[in-house]
This record gives sequence, C-alpha cells and structure tokens, in this order.
Amino acid sequence: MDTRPAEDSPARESGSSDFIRSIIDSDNQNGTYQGRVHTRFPPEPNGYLHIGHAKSIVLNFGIAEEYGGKCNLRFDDTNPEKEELEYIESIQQDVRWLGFDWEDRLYYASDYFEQLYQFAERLTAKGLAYVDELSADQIRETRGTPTQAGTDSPYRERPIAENLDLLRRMRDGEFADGSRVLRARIDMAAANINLRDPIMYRIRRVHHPNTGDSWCIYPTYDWAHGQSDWIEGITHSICTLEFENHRPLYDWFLDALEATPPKRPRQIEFARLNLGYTVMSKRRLLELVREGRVSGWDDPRMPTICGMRRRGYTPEAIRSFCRAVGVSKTNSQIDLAMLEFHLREDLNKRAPRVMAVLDPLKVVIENYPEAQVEQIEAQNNPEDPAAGNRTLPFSREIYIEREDFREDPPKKFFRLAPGREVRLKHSYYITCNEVIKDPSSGEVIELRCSYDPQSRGGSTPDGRKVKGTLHWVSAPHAVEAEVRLYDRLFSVANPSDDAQREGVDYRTYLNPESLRIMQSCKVEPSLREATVGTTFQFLRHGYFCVDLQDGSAANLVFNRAVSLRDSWAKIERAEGGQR
RNA sequence: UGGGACGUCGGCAAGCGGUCAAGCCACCGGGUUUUGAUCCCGGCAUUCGGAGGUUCGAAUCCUCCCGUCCCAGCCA
Repeated sequence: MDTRPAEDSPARESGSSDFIRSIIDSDNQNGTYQGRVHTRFPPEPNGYLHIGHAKSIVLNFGIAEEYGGKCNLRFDDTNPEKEELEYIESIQQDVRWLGFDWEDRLYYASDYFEQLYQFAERLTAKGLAYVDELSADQIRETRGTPTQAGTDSPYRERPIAENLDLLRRMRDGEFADGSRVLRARIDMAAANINLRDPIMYRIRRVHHPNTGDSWCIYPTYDWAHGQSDWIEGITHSICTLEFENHRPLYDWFLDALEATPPKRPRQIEFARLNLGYTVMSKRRLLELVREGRVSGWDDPRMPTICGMRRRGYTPEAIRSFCRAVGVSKTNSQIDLAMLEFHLREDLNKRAPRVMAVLDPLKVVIENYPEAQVEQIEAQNNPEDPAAGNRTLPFSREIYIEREDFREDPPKKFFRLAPGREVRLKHSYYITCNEVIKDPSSGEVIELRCSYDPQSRGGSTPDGRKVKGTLHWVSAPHAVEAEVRLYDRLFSVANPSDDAQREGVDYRTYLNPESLRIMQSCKVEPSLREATVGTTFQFLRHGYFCVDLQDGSAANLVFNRAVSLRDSWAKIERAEGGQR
C-alpha cells in the first residue's frame, strides 16, 4: 500500500489541493479503499453540457488522473421522459473535446435496471420498502412540511409477501401509470424530508432511449445513483451542493444493502460553478434554443461547451479556467474576466497574428507608385518564432481602421490625424496630408497620405520615433469577410435572480447588443485559406475563430472569441470624463 | 419559525492555535515593445460576518447573534 505522506501525493505535486483532495488523501492514508480512487462524471442526457459541467468533468477526470485512478462516464438515464439520443451523443463529443478519455468505461444507469430491481426486492423482503397506492397528490399532502412531520401511508404496514407480489406485478405491467410506487420505509417524521419514505420506483410507460420498452417502472435518482456508484466500484462520488440533503438517503440505501468499504462509495458535495451575465439552468438554455432567442445550443453566446467551442474557446483554456477557479463549498459567482483571461493566455501563445480591418477607411498613398505591389515579410506570432513568417501585399491604396483616425485627436491619442505620422505594421511610415469628406454628409471617406520610402520594415535611418502603429490591409488584395462581435447574453449579472425579485421574466434581461454583425470587413489575403474552427489574433482587435457553421471559402465568417485588453479604451473613458 | 450547509481583499481562494493572513483574476502605478497586446517590476485585507469568551497567543477552539444558499418532484 502507498504509505507516502500526503505532501508527496500526486495532487500535492501538481500544486492543486482542495477539501476533496484532502479527503482522498486521508482515505488513502487510512487505506479505506485500499488506495483505490475511482470517480465518475454522471450527466443526465437531457441537454447539452455547459461550462458548469466542465468544472465537474475537470474535477472528476482530473482527480482520477492525479491519483492514478479511473473516471467513468455514466449517463444518469433514469427518466426517459426528458432524455434523448441527441444529448447522449453531444455529451460524449464534448467530454472528448475537452480532452478526457473514459476508455472502455461508458456506462448507463439503465445498464443496472435489472440489478437495481433485484436490490429493490431485497429491501422489500427486509421490510425496508413497500408498495404505496396513494396518488401523487396524496403523497405530497401526507409528506408534511419542513416544520411539521408527515403522516404514514395506510399502505405502509402491508405484509412483506404482499409488497413483493405487488412489486413484481408493477414490473410486469399490471398497473396503470402513476397508480403505484415503491417507497423506502424510513421515517415519515424525519427532519430531512428526503428521508420521509422516498420513492424508489414509479410506473411510466415511456420508451427509453437505451432499454426501449422493456421496462415500465423506472428508478428515481435517489434509488439509482448511489447503487450505480456501488456497482461500478466508485470510491468518491462527487456531486453539487444541492445533493447534500440527499446524502443521508444515499447512505441509508447503502446501509440497507450492507455495502461496506473498501467497496462503498462516499458522496462529497462541492459548489457548482456560477458565471455572471448568463443563465446556466438546462431548462432556461433549452428555452432560449427552442424560442430562437439564440441560433442553437452552439450559438457562440451560449455558455454551452459547443457554443464556446464555436466561439473560439479552446479545451486548454477551459481546463485551466476550471482549475484556477478552485473547489469549495462556498456558493460563488466567478467573474467573466477570469474566463476571458484564461482564453487570452492560451491563445496569445498559439494564435497566428493576422491583419483585419473591421470598419474600413480608405487611404491613398499619393507618392507611392501607381502600379507597384510589394511583398512584405511579416511574423506570424511574436510569441512563437516557430510559427514562421508570411508575406503581405502592400500597395498604393490600403484600408485602415476608421477609429484609428481622428480629425481632431483628443489628448493621448497617438494614432493618425491630419499632419501626423504613424507606422503601418510591418511596412512604412505614413503621414496624413488631406482628409476627404462626403460633401453632403460630412463623413470622412478617404485619407490622402504620403509615405517615407526609407521607413520600409518599420524604422528609419534617422531613428525618429512614431507613437502609433496601425494595422492595415492592401485594398486591391483585401478579402471580404463578415465578422460577428459578441457581448454578454444578458445585460445583468443575475438574470434569474433579478427577474424573480422584480416579478418579470428573465428574458427581459436578454442583451439586445449581444451580437453585432460587421459586414464587408477587409482581411488580409492569407485568410482566404483559413480553415473552419481555426482561431487567429486579429492584430489590435482580439481573437477570432472561423465559424464552424456559416464559414466557407466563398463566405468567410469570423466569430470574436474575446477581445484584446484595451488600455486605450480605458484612457479614453477616463479622459472623456474631463473633456 | 424544522433540517442541512456556507460566510477570509471588488471576484475566486489558501489557511486546520504560534514570526509578516498564500496565490489567481480585476484594479492602480512604472519599465520594455513595429499589436495602446504580450512580457517585466511594484502596489493592493493591522484584518478574517458581528459580539462575547477560552488561551501567553485565535481567521483557526467555545457561546450567542446576523446574513446567504439548499430541501415539501412519482426531476436530476
């Protein structure tokens, strides 16, 4: 057995530690599970995975990895009314994409229906379960309230033989849906409502994605979950805080079945991940999809794994975010800035740099030869010399970003303005000589500039400094693209809470500016070859991903995953207040 | 008002009776820079929900109080 002190355990070596890993360390020291660590990720296939699930996935698979254990993927498919094949498939795809491997351990709670049923007969035979004929309403009424005890069902004292007979007939389909249930016989006066004779089986003639029509009774979560953990040899059954109240029941079933260590799972609860300016409940996410408030589960504004993937998030960024967030029992809400930080951190070292002008303003370089085109060498990624170089065409007419020019520049603005000189990234210094406006609207439509032929490459022999460096795209070579700029889906941090407090619907807080589409953007020609799903850094803008759905060579579409940090925006905001 | 849990910096989160209360994000400086990006350097809780108490010594132990979350699905 491993007798190394906790400080040497894999968890400690990797620097991460939390109360769950502490429990595992102490179990390992005590030999509770003979050093075994076996976790599971148990999604219900009734929706798509979101960033909250990612936290659980990273936790469960991560712990297994660190301790040299295993982690199963198990679909908690006990309620066929809401579960679908589509979800079973998408969940596997997302877990895999996140970088985790359940190897040959893909399980379904429904794999255990027969065994669960045998267990149920066992409890019934021990007088620990009974068949109740009260209606759903009657059961609710007799359950009592948090402050007052429930009352026993008139069927509670039925003889064991009769219960067994009735249970078998329930399984055989002799009774109508909802007419009977199997209940654990615990204590109708328990302070913990979950212990007031909880339901183990209900009759539902519903087609199950996995077991088809072979069952008409289905186990409830409480009855199925712990026993499934036990069957799989799970050691640490990690779930979220709302199941804390269920732990006594989880343990009660295991006790009733006489499960003992080293094969007896232990439930541990942690706080689920909450993010601001979005919703995370499957019900609400489903609503947004069904009502067309978003384009689908993979809309880049959604907190779903597939949405984030389409937006340009990487598995690495999501994983490091989940690790950075930590694990505790404190209900908390993580700052979106934290998520964005981890994406930028990852993409900064990997995304090729490229020039894209989102809101083009034409610049004519008057002293540049009419028909000349130069091929300029440009580094693909200053953070990664191995990324190599590419060439960019430069010509007399180029586009620059409209916001990089100000006719009347504010303080601290060091981009282009009349009479000012700036550097064009990788190429020449240009000076603005003339501003051409639309005579009717007064809008600036073109800039006439001159360049310094000595400044090729971005510096001059006289060593003079220019304060601004702009990105640009050669006009005749530019490729047109559509760029989608995303903002938070909701305009308030806690849409659901606010809605409840204000007595309105959470959809009221949907952010009308969560998607801004920029048409006719001008991007450098190398992007013509961009493949779907690739993420680039648009210099001075942010990270953009070629859209999975709508992008094609003929119709380039980019999604903004996240912007670059923008200290000029901060300065401008601060200065603006004083002007 | 029953039961279960949680309250440490703007947001997370270490800390488990003993010099100074980790770290990350955010924020605020300053430096480098052909991205106002990146990178680097520095700042950022005399105080741990509050009040008492135990102790030579408490965020850590005890008592009371306050606040927040979860539970009355034949959902998970």
